Amino acid sequence: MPNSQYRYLQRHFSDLIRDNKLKSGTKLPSEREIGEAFKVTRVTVRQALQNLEAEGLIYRQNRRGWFVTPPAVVYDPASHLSFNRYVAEQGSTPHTEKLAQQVEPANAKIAQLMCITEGTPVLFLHRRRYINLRPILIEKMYINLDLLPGLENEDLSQSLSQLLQQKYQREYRDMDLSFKSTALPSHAANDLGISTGQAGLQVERINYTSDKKVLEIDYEFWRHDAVTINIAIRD
Amino acid sequence: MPNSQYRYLQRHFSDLIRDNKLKSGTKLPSEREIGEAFKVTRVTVRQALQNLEAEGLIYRQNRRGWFVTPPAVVYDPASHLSFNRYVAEQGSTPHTEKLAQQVEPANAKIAQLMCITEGTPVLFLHRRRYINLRPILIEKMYINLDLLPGLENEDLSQSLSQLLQQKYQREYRDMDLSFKSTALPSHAANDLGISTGQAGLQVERINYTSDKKVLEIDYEFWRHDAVTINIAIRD
DNA sequence: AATACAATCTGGTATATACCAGTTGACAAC
DNA sequence: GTTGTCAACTGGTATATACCAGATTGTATT
Repeated sequence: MPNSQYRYLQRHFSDLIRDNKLKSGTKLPSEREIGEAFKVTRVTVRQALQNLEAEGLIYRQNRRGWFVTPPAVVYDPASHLSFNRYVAEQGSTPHTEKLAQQVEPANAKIAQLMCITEGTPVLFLHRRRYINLRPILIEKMYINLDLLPGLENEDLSQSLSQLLQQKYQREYRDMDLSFKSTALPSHAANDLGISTGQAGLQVERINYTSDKKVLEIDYEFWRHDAVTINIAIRD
Repeated sequence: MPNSQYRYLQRHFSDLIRDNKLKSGTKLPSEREIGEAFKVTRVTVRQALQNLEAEGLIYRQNRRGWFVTPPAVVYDPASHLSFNRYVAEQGSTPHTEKLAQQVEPANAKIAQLMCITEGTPVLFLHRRRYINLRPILIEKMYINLDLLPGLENEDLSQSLSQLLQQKYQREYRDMDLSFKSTALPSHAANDLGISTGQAGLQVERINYTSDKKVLEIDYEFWRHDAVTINIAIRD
């Protein structure tokens, strides 16, 4: 039933990519060139490309072009491995960039979740994480300084889990996770260099210590095409 | 920085919906009417509507119009509650429709996962699930008949978990979960009555019995705007 | 060799228009 | 009343065109 020119184009590139004739990271021809080659207008080309983007096969860089998406990383929040570790184990190169850091009074929501009084200083940390130089994840974290005094003076572009283990003898254990597949909010889209309205995966995570205190609250914004989440539930 | 007519439109409807001036389920004016009212072309209107769709605020029904999205259901795969139970507990009405059912020989992949020999009969079950009469989830399940003999003769549009418990004294316990945020494959999009290329959430689930045998393998395809997933990880 | 700048290439946004294909509702025929 | 038909309306697909703004590149200048 669904026969149209943009679907033909979509199928064409989809096949090329799946057969590995267009390799990971390759730049596609420009929208105008594709249109000329297939004798369709740019509007039609863009519809095909946007669908391929939704499928996660290609992605765009603003006014630079369209590129073939590299394989997604598999992320197991329960594995207690750091981002750096699991990315490296899958044969890619992780990189973390600190965008902002600030000790600030806890707002009502954070205070309630952390069971502390509103206004208590917490550490806000804003980071961008890369795989093979491609930005794929924005983190905004609120960290309980009562449990981790002096953390604000450490190098916070390093692995946090490693830092917690070595300096504080703390580790991530229990956590509450929430996932939502939706367009990224504009602040996250901007930080990732993608246009507002693009699909993404939002994760909220509350990390607990072994004695059930809230260590940290994370808001994560992932490119939808960059991650698959695996979790084992064991009673 | 991002100032354009379609963003203005997007913001306009986004505000109306968030302020509850356009209520859940309401039909928007037609694309042509919106275009006339705001003095923009239909192409621009559609760009705004498509972004609102990506944000999960509105959804479309083919050639019927655009509607305001109802609230998402919260799904906790580890809660051991059935779909019917958790939907009902959140004040909505669940409904299940069996689309297909068939005893078939296990293919290589299913056989390997179930630790059975290829060709052993398994029960394939294909269902569509609704919330308040809106189709939001397609399930394709492969069920281990060695562990559940005769299941194919039961009414399979009912709650499976209830059936397993009552007739077989079995229940869902351990499971492996995999989530991926991506455009739904065309078969799932068709079953949900949405156009190919729309965003969705794909879930793969392997259910184990208490003695570590594979009871069932599920492939779930959710509307992205219909669900939020919550999981508690406890060591 | 390093720098500055302009031409060119890219995707981003927008107009105007046309025809197609399901859905709906009104009305006529039974 | 029920059924059938048809016109009007909806979103779906597509053409042709235009201009904007950021990114890239080649060239002239220093």
